[in-house]
Amino acid sequence: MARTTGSHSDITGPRVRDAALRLFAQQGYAAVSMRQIAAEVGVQAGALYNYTPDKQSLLFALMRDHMVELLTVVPVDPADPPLTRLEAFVRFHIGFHHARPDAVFIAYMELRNLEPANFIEIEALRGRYEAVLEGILRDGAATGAFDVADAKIATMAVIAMLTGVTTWFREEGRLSLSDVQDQYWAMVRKSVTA
Amino acid sequence: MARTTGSHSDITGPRVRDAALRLFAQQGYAAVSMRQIAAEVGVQAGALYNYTPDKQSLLFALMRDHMVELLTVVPVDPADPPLTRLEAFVRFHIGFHHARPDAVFIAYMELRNLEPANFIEIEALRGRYEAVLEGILRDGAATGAFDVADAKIATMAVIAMLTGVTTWFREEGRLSLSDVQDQYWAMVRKSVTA
DNA sequence: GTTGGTTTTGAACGTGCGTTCAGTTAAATC
DNA sequence: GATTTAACTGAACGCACGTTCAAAACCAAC
Repeated sequence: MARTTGSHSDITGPRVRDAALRLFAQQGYAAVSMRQIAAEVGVQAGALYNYTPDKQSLLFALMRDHMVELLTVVPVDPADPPLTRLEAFVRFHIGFHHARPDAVFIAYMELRNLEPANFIEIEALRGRYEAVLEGILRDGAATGAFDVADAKIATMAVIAMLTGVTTWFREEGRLSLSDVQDQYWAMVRKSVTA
Repeated sequence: MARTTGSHSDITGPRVRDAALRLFAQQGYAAVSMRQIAAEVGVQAGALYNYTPDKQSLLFALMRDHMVELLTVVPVDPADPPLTRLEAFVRFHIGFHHARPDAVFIAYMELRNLEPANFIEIEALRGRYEAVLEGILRDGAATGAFDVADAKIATMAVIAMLTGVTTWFREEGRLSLSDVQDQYWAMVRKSVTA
């Protein structure tokens, strides 16, 4: 027998996804052609179809994998007090998103390029992530640790604030990532306490 | 003599811009064709070129006009105390952006589709807007009204937080716009004071 | 070195793109 | 009603798109 039936190159596959991730983030899904992705990988456009059924599936897989990983590694420890959990969440969110700027960009910017069924699935994953923060805020409001008039609004406000870091933070800049984490944590903490 | 030389229809022109604004916001610049815009207006694609030299200029004009209007109407009253100015800024930002969801969406999402020279111009306008908030925060930090470790970071954090409202707020929802303004103002105020 | 399946090429398919422009229509002036 | 010119049509230009597929190249096992 030759190579295992159904197996594909374990080299080209990841390279296709990496190239697509980078190009989609830089230029946007609609502006990137399959031929561009192929050129980046060093193959002809036709070869890409060994690794994805079509362009849309490539985008969807990138977004889904990102969201699933996010949900897998987000710190959730119901035993800790709300303030501790909130600090962990804030530092985690900034750190995780900073390490994956392209995936973050795509996950927030390319939602409108998803076909309806795919959009629903990604939105559900996003909802689960937001629910983690909302749960922390609700628990803290219940115990009196936090002073939030509306947990849903506070959730959206905090996530937007934290995610914004990826749009301006640069490693070479004036501040280290942990400086930024410290200052965002200080702001978030004050904004949700009395 | 017939109609004034150089004049174009004052009806079709705005309709072209309105259609482009809506379509670019919904589907993204790269995904929208000139023929789609023309169909929305009710003309043939060729007619659009009476109103824009090309597709890129259409995008750029929309973004520039939005940013210029933003800068024109943002409340700036150096005589007021920083806390008053900050509250005015927060309420203004939420209200202004809520009234123009499509323009906001484009101004934040289509930057990468601008040609370099156009990008630089839009970024400069955005920088001027951010400088308004940064000035308020610096003044407040100087007088002791605020407690911000880094005015630049606080600026980015607050703007990201406020702009995020457009991604989830719906008129028909549970909360009125002024409820949202109140709660965001409460959070911002706490986050920048001691 | 032959075999057999995996992977890639390279050309082709139909379609739609941004843009141009000669020609037509329509409205304001006289 | 004739004239003038703005506004628009409709067809065309060359090009790039996503996707398909027969043929070729490649590689591990025998």
